[in-house]
Amino acid sequence: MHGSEFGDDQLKRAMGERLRKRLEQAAEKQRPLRVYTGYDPSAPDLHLGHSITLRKLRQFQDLGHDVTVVVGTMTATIGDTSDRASGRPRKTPTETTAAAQSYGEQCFTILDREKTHVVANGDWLSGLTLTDALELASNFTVQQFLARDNYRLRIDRSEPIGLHEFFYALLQGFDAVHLEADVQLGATEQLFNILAGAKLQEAFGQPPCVALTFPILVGTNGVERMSKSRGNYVGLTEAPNEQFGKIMSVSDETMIQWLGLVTNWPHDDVVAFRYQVERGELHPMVAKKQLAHHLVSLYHGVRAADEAQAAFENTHQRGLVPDDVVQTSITFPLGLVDALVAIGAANSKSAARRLLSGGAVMVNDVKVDADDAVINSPSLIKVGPRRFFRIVGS
RNA sequence: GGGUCGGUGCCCGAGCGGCCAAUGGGAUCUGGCUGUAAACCAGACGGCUUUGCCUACGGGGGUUCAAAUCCCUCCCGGCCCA
Repeated sequence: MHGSEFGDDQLKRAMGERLRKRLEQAAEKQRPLRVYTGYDPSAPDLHLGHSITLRKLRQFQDLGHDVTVVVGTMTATIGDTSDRASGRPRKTPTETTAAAQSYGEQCFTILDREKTHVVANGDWLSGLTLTDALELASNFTVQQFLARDNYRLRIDRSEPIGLHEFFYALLQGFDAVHLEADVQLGATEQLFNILAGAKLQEAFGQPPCVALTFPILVGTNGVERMSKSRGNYVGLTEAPNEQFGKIMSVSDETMIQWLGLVTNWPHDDVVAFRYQVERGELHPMVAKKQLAHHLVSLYHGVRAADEAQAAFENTHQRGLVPDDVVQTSITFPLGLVDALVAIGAANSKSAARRLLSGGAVMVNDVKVDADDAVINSPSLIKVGPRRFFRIVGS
């Protein structure tokens, strides 16, 4: 199990041991392990961060185990605060059901559609009674919750902690009970929630699940964790060119971090790859292209990856115009400022003027910075380093 | 319920009668440098019919020549105590 990590070695050993036993039992009884992970539908897209656990699920799947993806339609209405030192906006049931559907679909970029159960935890959690909830809650102490770093921090800062937040771990924990899970995967900060599940399972007379946690993926800016709301993500279903471009814009250091987490490369290959880059035997840019190509081919196939790479090299390295330039019809003559708004290059005329004065606009390969310029004929407009627009008469 | 602090631009936050479309940081955009990197440097960052005007500092009302800043009121929230 390369890539899994825990807060302390003791726990890691215990979990390793537990997993080994489970696998042995499973082999004896010829019963596949029930393995699951959950994602709250807090944003419409799954991204490379999710791919870490998804790929691990896929491995289990390929070994014949029973894989379930839980979409946290109910848990999202609480909002998990495990990864942050503040509250989180709660989702309404309407928002979550919409996202739930697309999550299921996006999972299949990695998982085998035929063999995967995609379920929504609202289906069973919403049926719990208050009596049930009290029963669940009685398995934990307030101190156990307050001992968590992020709660502690908030108390020290006199920042609010919602009472409902405590239910998050309970509900996620009950998912494990409901599924009778053998193994639960998650990012490192999920350890508390996963162990809460294991504890509840024991309370319900089930063997506690094995927790497997994985490092958090930093986003494209290389600092904060990848997330949709921070806008630093690479979506699993994004267009090949977008994926390729975003991966190439990542810093060398971030690329190195990503290698072991998001690729399908064997561990030894990753080590070797890193070593080559560090020794200067492999140029970081070439390395990054290989990474980008690999990832795009995972989600869109090799051919799309080839095309994305070619498109990238053409537009960014050779300065050529891409094939898929957006074309807009206008009526000539039209002031350049208005034209920039019409083609969507700027949100307002003021913004368009700013782009012009900043020297960002090229019309037919000529830089134009006068805001009284006028477009009289079909033109190719380049805005900034990578946005192209074609204007034709209507 | 009592006390107390607060609600400012995408986010965080400073301002506490005029010099405020509002300091600073983050995010974002643009330019420079580069390997389309990152880091770094520079600029921009409400809108418009752009030497000016309009809209904005929780909502409404008021004082004033002038209010994000003072007063009244309403709404919303934090913390502490009960």
